[in-house]
Amino acid sequence: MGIGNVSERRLAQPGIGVSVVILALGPHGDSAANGSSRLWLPLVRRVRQPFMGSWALPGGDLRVGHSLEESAFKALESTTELHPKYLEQLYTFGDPSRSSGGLPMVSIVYWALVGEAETKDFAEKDNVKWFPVDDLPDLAFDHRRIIDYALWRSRSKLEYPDIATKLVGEEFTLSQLHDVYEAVTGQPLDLANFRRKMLASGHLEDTGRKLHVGRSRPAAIYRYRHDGEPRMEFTFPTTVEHGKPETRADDALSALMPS
Amino acid sequence: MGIGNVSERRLAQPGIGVSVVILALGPHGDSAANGSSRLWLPLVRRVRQPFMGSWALPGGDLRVGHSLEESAFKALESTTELHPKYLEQLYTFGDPSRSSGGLPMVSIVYWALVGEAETKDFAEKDNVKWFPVDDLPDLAFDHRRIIDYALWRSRSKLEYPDIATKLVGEEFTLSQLHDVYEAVTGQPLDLANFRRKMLASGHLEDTGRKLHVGRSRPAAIYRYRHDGEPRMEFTFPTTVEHGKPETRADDALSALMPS
DNA sequence: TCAAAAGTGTTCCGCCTACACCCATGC
DNA sequence: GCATGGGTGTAGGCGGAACACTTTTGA
Repeated sequence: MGIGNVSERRLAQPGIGVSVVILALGPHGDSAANGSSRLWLPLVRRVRQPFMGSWALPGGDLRVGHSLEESAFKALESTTELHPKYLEQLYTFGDPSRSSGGLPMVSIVYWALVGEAETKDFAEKDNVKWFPVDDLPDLAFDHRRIIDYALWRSRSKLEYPDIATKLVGEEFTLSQLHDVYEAVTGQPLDLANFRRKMLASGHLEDTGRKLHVGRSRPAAIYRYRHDGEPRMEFTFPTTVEHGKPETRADDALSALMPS
Repeated sequence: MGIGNVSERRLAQPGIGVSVVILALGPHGDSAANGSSRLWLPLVRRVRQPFMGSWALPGGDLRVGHSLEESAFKALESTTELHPKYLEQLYTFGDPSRSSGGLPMVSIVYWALVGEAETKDFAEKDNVKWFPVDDLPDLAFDHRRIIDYALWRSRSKLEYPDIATKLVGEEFTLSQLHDVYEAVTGQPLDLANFRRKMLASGHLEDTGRKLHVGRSRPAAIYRYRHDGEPRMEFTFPTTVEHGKPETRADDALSALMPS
């Protein structure tokens, strides 16, 4: 009662790990068939069975004494050397069929965003390689399905403009921000209306500086306003401070809790 | 590489369990201060340390060879004898501070809905008791926070009308459905506009029968249309068939995947 | 015939969409 | 000047919010 029927219980302690789907805007010049930018993500090559040699999501073990989020952050760091600007829990997978005959495995999956600055080169390096999301290789385990889910989730999250700024960088023109939206949704988006909507949100701040590109009119450079109340969203996201992965999930939680 | 730095890794295998926040419409006659219906949820009294004697969410261990969802379903069944009509993963909690000095614990939390038929009596029975969500007792661990998150999530999920029908039953009048919406959101909602919106959605089907209550005009009885494509939502929900908890999470997944 | 709840009509307003149109700049 | 992207104006439409109104029933 209250603890369950003892005779039915078994000591079921499958392995637990964290994995991360991490997204970035593609390199300069990259574009999808329709001309808009694309999202890319890094994968790591497996060096042991099962699926040795296949590409897989970066991941690792839980760290003792650390939050799940910290474990995800460190797993990402140790496999890809990336430091995400945004990190949020996605879903926990634990279906017995997913390990394809191996040991039962529970994976707590996070999704993350990095800015362009982190993606110095998209070339293969050791066992890490970036791929455009619409042209992925065969993946180990059920990682393809996990990525599809993460992409869907990122589209529905994009309505919060600060998420988009995580991909584009601290300062940006409205055209650049517009590119991010098109890259994530895959849909063309009227630039004129996009401008108005963004400016009307009150979250953008004009830096006063201009970006000159080619022979056309220079564009105003904006910055995301981080002032005001924290996002009252109940989704446990965290903006990870570069070099400060000590951010406790607990802190993120309490800052986001209502009342 | 790809697996992490071996010297940094430790065998970190904290306990894993599932917990369930399960919601139902309050008993007849129950209403909040503003007169609309309220949501209630069942809690179980802990019979061991820590927090012995405190109220806590129903939960249990993972079952070997079963999906996470099945484990949640069975944990709920064995502790409360309830069979939810809707079950969806909520969040995974694993912060080291949450066990208050006990062993590290990862909890995969589900949220669920039951219809009124299951809530035969809201009275205390053994170590299970129902509480209105706006008047909860002190809870064990971080369960209060988990419940707050589940309530927030249920509000944002309510826009899918089939979720609401899980609370009200197979057949219902528009007034009853309206009550559910008010109970979940806690906000008054214009009944006239609500009617139109629901009917315009095309998801409701008139059974042709009427419900006579008191001396007023009888109300048309509707049913939710389950025909057409499955919800193309990427949220891994499952409608659990009563007596058929064998529904594989995998099935739910593939049915909901696009393309 | 009256109270109570079901159900309908109508107006107003804000937001989104589409698309036409000016503006600033480098070549 | 003129091509190129930056930036603004504006008309139409859809949908939600508010609320007055009619209908059907039992007492």
